[in-house]
Amino acid sequence: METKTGKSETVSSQLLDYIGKEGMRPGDTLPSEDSLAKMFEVSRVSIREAMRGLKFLGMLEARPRRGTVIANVNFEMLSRYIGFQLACQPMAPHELLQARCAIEVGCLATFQGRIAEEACQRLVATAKRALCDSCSKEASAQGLMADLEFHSLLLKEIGNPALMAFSSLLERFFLQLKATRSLESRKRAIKEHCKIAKLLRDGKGLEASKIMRLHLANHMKTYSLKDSI
Amino acid sequence: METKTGKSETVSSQLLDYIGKEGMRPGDTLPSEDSLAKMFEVSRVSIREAMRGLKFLGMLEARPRRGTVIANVNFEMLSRYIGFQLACQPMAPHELLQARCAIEVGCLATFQGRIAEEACQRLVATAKRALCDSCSKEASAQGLMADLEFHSLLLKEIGNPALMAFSSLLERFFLQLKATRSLESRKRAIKEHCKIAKLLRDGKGLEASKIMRLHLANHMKTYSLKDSI
DNA sequence: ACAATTGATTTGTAATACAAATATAAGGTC
DNA sequence: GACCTTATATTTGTATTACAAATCAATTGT
Repeated sequence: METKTGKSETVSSQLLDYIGKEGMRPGDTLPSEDSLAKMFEVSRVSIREAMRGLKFLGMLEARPRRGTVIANVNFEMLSRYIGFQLACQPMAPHELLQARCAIEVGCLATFQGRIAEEACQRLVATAKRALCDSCSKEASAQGLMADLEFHSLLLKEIGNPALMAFSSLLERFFLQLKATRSLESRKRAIKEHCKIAKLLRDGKGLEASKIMRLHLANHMKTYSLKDSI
Repeated sequence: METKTGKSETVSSQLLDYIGKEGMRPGDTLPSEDSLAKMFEVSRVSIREAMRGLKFLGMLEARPRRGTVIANVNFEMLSRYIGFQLACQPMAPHELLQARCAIEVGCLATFQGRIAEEACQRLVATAKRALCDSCSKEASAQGLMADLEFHSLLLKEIGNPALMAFSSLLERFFLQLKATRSLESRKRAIKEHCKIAKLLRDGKGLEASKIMRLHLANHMKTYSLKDSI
């Protein structure tokens, strides 16, 4: 059972066991690679291979002479690679949209508090910038970027790190969709964005979620049209 | 800019670029490590170090003589390690709950279709099994498992892979919270679960989302109580 | 007393060798 | 001739060694 998993896996587990047993926490530094190699009775290469995976997730951070310290999982890093992999797998655009829609609608619907006046103004400014951009040359590309930025900022203001991570992961895909929308549709979207921002400022998350739901449902039609053709 | 990131990072990126440029998809096999080493003009060790991170995420799967093939991200593996890290540094439970709540409420609210009668029955059965289990000895543990299973199954029936992935990732975290709930609270939860299943069968996703929102809001109170003490 | 330099320690990269696994091909047996 | 066994070659896995790069610590010179 333990030989089948491969040595790197085994060593990784040993490493995690060691960390757990010693009660090490983020910020603490591990013993040197040589020490660990002796301790586990494997070569330094194996230790490094085992560590590399954890470093990749951001769990470990190594710097010469300073040793290897325990850190936090880097969601940014993580989503970058997961995002890439998902990008390889052709995922249906409407599934992505539904996922994004679900996250944002749910986020608004369950948001109990209210955002600050400044936050609201930032959101409105971003929304309107989308309009401004959309009048310029590279209309669709710029407009899409600003649109994404609004949604990203929205989650940021509401402030749930996990949801933000998921959302930023989804964004990767939308950048590949490059849908084109009519100017009219875009204007309406901006108006809705502003409305959502103001509702959040007034602590009316539930109402905001309704608008968002319709807003994204419209959006969804656009994609599904383009997609089904 | 590129030298600062370290060679493994650079090579990882090169590798992903290569995969993307060649249009490789899951199931395809990469060139041998030696070939890649020559191609990128680095040693095989560096190639391996770069690959190890991706293997760790499950993106790559290597077997002697068969080469290294592109696979799908293994969320199980992933969440195992993320879960471990969480054990070191507990994330705020209410943030996790809000994330989960948002995903599920949003998912229900934006779900246009309806689930099959069988699916509904499966959900109800799972929900009721939670009650059955909760009467046994290891009440809270088993009950929690069944509860999670219901939510997991729910997303599966609605059938958005992205949301399922997120949810399964979040589940890992919940398994570590081990909250205890009163029998009464649990009974009510089960009733609500059944109701949600039936509403989905009848194509009333929006109403289901309302119940889910209240359902999880209750849940949230339990946690925040335990947490703030 | 302070600054620069040197030295030592630790991670990062490379080169090499061999072990383990397995697909392909060759050969032998029925 | 068909099928099974064996040999071989290729590819990943692990170990050893060596050196480079970075940086902390102490030593030394001014």
